[in-house]
Amino acid sequence: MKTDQFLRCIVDDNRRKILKFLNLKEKCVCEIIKDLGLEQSLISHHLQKLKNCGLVKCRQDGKNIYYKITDKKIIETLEKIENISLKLKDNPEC
Amino acid sequence: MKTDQFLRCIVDDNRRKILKFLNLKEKCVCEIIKDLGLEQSLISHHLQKLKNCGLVKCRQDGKNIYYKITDKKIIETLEKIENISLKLKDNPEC
DNA sequence: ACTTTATATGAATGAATATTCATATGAATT
DNA sequence: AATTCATATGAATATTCATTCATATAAAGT
Repeated sequence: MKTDQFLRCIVDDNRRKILKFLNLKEKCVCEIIKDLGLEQSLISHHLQKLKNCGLVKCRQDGKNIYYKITDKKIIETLEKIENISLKLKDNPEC
Repeated sequence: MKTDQFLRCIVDDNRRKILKFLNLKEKCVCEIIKDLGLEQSLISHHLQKLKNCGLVKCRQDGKNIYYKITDKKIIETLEKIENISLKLKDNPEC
């Protein structure tokens, strides 16, 4: 269940980009929007999803809302996933 | 790209169950069907996807076809994902 | 109070994906 | 050679999910 939720969260490329951009430093939403170059509402939806799954947390400061990754192991896990992914080769025949 | 393909492959719960059942030992399709208790054609579709992504390979022996995980790091990665998933807690408020 | 800025929300649309169903293939058995 | 057993394939359907669009909220600045 939890695994399912986590994977569904990181399977999306834009959400992974957000996580990588955050990379342990907190960033406000407008910075994320600039970095990814995507529509505001799309970023917002993705942030809500990341938050609901517990991958990021946020903090308000005036008009701005700052997001941050909850656990650095999230980044480590993403890196592990990338490493192994690179080694796999498409396997056509039986 | 590769990461994307890998994640799309393991995001499916049934495919993860297959990988866990295989767990480094090769198994024939009928064993997998018995273990998961799902329709034959569904298992077959999932196996094709796992194969195309390079997560499993197969070998024919008479009528039977045996599937095997291509790299034990796949299992390790799944375990890492499960570990971190368990630690995350749903994060309701800002 | 009005406007602007930063962000969130919800409904509508569209694309990707899992599942089912019917059928095909091909090896082994009779 | 006909039947059975093990597996694959393709089309049809169903479901999940990302994206867009329009709108809401709420803080800050004028």
